Amino acid sequence: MGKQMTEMLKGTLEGIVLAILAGSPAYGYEITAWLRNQGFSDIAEGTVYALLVRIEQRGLVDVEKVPSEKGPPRKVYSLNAQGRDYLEEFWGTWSFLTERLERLQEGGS
Amino acid sequence: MGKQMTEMLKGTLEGIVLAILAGSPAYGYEITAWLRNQGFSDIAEGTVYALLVRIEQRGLVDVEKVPSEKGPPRKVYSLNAQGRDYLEEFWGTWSFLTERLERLQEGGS
DNA sequence: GCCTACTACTTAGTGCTACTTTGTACTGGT
DNA sequence: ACCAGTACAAAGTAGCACTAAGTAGTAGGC
Repeated sequence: MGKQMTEMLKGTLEGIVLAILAGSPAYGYEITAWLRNQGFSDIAEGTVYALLVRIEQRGLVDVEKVPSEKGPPRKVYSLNAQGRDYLEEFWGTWSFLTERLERLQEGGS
Repeated sequence: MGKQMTEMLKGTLEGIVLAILAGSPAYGYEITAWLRNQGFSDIAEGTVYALLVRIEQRGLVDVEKVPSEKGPPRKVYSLNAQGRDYLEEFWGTWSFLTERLERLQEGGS
């Protein structure tokens, strides 16, 4: 992964994962696979798991342990009310940033 | 400034500053004022100066000392060829991110 | 029975970046 | 003399993605 992408993901990866969970509950391995499938080619597994621990500790998600047919039990995360609020705030911050950057990209003054 | 914004600026602020310099040369104090004017309300002065030092050391900008009528001499930064290449790469990375996030925002699975 | 591969999660340590705080220095107004 | 505004610098902090290594469980090949 490029260094630019690594730095740009700081702050946004969290929003991306929350947005995924807003769609439907998911577990770490699944999220990692989804991200890689979407072109975040070399996203580190450890990164996703650490992020999930963080948002759990902040109370943005609910967790449920579900046995798996293959391998250890899965930790399935789902967005709760607080998480949805936080996600909305994220979209607000993101919109703010994209607006400024779009202006700059159009050879803005 | 919100914590979300702080984290999101990591990686993007550099691109923002380079984009500003692509428009026309500028010095630190000027850039800080411009950013605050654009709504990046509480951006720390130290942050901008540190960033400028970084991109100078990476050879993305040329520097010229220009005397000021008020206060110490200004360090005027201008984007050089390498900086322009780097900025283009930044826009590529940025586009990639915005595409994925737009899809996620439209409740996409 | 052993080895590999895949699934699934955990953890210790590193590097980079924005922020905080403090300091330096020059000019102009009162 | 003092203060506000201009302009830059530097040391220390916090947070996040990455690296690397490890732990566990299941299934298939030999």
